[in-house]
Amino acid sequence: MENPISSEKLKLEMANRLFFRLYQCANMLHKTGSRAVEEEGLTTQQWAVLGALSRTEAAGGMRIGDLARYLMLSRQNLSGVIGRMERDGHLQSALDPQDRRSRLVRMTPTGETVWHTLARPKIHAYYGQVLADLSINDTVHALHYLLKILENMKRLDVPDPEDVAGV
Amino acid sequence: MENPISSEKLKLEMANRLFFRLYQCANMLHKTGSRAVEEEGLTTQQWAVLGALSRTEAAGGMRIGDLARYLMLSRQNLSGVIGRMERDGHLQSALDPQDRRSRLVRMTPTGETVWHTLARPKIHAYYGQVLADLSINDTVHALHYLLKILENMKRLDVPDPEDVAGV
DNA sequence: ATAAAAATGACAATATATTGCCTTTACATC
DNA sequence: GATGTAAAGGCAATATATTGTCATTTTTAT
Repeated sequence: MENPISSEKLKLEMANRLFFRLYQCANMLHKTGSRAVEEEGLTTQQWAVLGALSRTEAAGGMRIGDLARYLMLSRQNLSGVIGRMERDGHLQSALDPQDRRSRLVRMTPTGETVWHTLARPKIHAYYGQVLADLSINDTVHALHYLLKILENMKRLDVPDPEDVAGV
Repeated sequence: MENPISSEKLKLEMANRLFFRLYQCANMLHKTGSRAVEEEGLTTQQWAVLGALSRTEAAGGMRIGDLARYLMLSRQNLSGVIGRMERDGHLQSALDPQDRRSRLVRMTPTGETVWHTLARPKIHAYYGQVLADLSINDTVHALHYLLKILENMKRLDVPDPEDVAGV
């Protein structure tokens, strides 16, 4: 009874809508997220950096390359963001004694205060507003789909995993 | 039996994860999406513009402001993107005879060819790869959650809807 | 030991994104 | 018809983002 052709067309149509909404979501996340923490002089990206550095795993500081991999950004991009955050006094970096190529980036005491005291409460309020009509169950399901999409995109992103294998 | 405090903490933790993944998805969408159409000299943003202009509703061309609202971007940003696409011969714009403030943007014949013949097939292949392990049902559900999040963000974005009402 | 390879981050060029400010045009009201 | 408000879009400043290229340092292979 099923028509495989129209089923393919339906799948394409749904994919189109999904990516369009994901694209809009990306734009709105940056816009409204930055607005939520603009009084602290932060942006959505800087909030992501502070969130990463405030984890216990990052207690000793993080290298730019590791931070870039964690946030799924290029080193070059992150380098600029971190430079601005050092300029603003939120971050500091020191040479890694183990590896003189690397710089270990961490929050300054000022950065810690701004993050924990000022930014975090506003971010939690922002979460509440954006996820207002989503139950915990909804959130978990949405998270699940984003993770799947992310994994597939990450697979696409790999430049040449085992290219040398045959040579 | 339920502990409302830990339930709140759980909700916060899930919100944190969801927004982190959404942030990563935004980065990866721009990176892998642009890579999917780089041979055509396009980017994820330009693909979104061509997608919008190829709709039957946009047959007569679109104004920059309307296109910006549709894509949820600022006019100023879109103005730059459109300028580059005009430079590359994909778009052309003409003055709106009805309103001399406006410019009506539309695809050139070259742009139509690039879009329909070259870019679209690659985009469909990209959809297939990113949504490989998602059923149509999964896609519809994911779309549903993105729409809810998007609506709430849009509500936050409104600058001053009816501010003058009381004055 | 030494030479090739890989990792780390800097610099430059380009494409998105934002806000703020400005000119031109349209409309609404008196 | 004059005038004030609002809408359309350009220009500038700044913050993200990418790739490409480079020097330095580490690691790996010989």
